[in-house]
Amino acid sequence: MSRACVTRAKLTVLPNTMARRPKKLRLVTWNINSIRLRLARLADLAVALEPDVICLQETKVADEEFPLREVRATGYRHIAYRGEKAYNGVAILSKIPLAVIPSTPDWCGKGESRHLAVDLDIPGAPVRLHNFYVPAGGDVPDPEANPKFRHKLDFVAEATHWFANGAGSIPRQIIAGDLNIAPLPDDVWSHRQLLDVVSHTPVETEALGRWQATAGGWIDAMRHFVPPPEKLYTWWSYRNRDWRQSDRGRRLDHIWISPDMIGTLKSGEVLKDARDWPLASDHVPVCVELLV
DNA sequence: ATGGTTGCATAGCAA
Repeated sequence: MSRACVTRAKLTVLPNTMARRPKKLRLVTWNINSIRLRLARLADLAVALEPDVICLQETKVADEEFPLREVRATGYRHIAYRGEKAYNGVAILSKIPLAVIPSTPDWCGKGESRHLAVDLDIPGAPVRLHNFYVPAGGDVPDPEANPKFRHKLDFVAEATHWFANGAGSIPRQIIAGDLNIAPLPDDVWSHRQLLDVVSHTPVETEALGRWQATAGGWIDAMRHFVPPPEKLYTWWSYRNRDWRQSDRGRRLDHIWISPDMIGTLKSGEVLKDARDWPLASDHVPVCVELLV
């Protein structure tokens, strides 16, 4: 009887008074550019970085065709995906149990698969993870002449309003994905030459800055570890004979954490070597480790 | 200025 009482007392007191040992969360975002074509590269990524959670963009597969069995075989039991035939598509692969957030916006009313949000089941309190694939925006940086650029600006503006008006008030959140904007001068191989190139125009970088300023100011996790003026890229075009020699890269893929998580940042890495993998994606994985 | 490469609706798009 007395023993049971002691046990009960411990159980009620422990969570409130003693520090919980933080859980390691190694998170990767990667534009895989067709998950079915690159299933073997996904296995390479699992071995190279041993992520706990992987956010994928451009899976390019309808949900009925999603290679669930093959992805499970890479070691990820908890899988959420939202796709469409041939274009777009996002997925979250996790070793940590997750719950999909069912009611996310239909961005720009287009019914596209560009956002997936989940709550990761972390002891203490959940971590809400958003996986985004922002529209690339086409070639002409003029919203009047190019509807794809208009769509990109509208998408970023909608996301800004969503996080500014409620969604940003939730604690312990992460935004990861291919945001298709290189915000800083040192996020591109030539700031001057890319000022009128879609992905680095002032209208885009300023819009991204307004998004990043929501929720009290999202922290750019990779730039926490690799601050400017060091160059940092996550994408190199296929249209170069030798991507490493020309090195005309851009940092399009990002991991942001809500400001309450600043103390969780442990390390960050861009897996540049993945650009040399056989049948490589034009994007490489970005990895951040947090202690949550 | 143009073209360069890749993936999928395998034919033009989108990136």
